[in-house]
Amino acid sequence: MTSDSGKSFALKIFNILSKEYPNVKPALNYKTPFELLIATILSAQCTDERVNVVTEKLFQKYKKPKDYLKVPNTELEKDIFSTGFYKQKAKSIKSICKILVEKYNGVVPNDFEELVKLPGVGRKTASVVIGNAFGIPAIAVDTHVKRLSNRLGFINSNDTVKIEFRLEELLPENYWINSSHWLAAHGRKICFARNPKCESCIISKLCPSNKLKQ
DNA sequence: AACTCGGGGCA
DNA sequence: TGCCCAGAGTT
Repeated sequence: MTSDSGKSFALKIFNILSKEYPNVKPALNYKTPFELLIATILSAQCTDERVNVVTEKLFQKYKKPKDYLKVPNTELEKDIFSTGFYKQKAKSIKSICKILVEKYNGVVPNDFEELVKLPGVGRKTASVVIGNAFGIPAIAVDTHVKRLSNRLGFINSNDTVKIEFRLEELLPENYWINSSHWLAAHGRKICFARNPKCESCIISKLCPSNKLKQ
């Protein structure tokens, strides 16, 4: 496949998905970059719905980074308990808030390289914050994006950075963060890891991995 | 590359 | 009661 045909194929796919999933707002509720950072950390291995239940109270109690530093870890662990992995997440959040206060004047930096340096913040979380809270083009690679990128033939690799680069190569910048939303939304609804619903899939005719063709 | 950390949802 | 979900850090 030439580079150009790869790009037109990708555009075709994402234009269809954009109509299927027109709401590209993150399913996480947040009002500030800081809230999105916390919510995204909590969303790891947890549903967005559950995170929203937890953050509704959490964000009333903790407004700024320094507020998280006022309570013992056990209290924060209790406040985020049902998001799973709560001990590590609480530890990460406390460490992050300390760094934000001491190094960044209490403000979340609008820079990918600075964000990924924070403890508990990987490339996916950093990209979500950069892309959604700051409007800077970024590809957020989660397991849905990995799986669908491979099934759709964009790449044959599970390496996060390679997938980021490939999608950046295939798509214009204004598609970047939304493409992550669309793939993740489609992955959750239709293109399951096991037993994907190809019979209900709006892009099955274009998909090289369509099980109905095989 | 494999392992660990943990809940909730669902049949 | 057991399977499924799916990010970051460590070794």
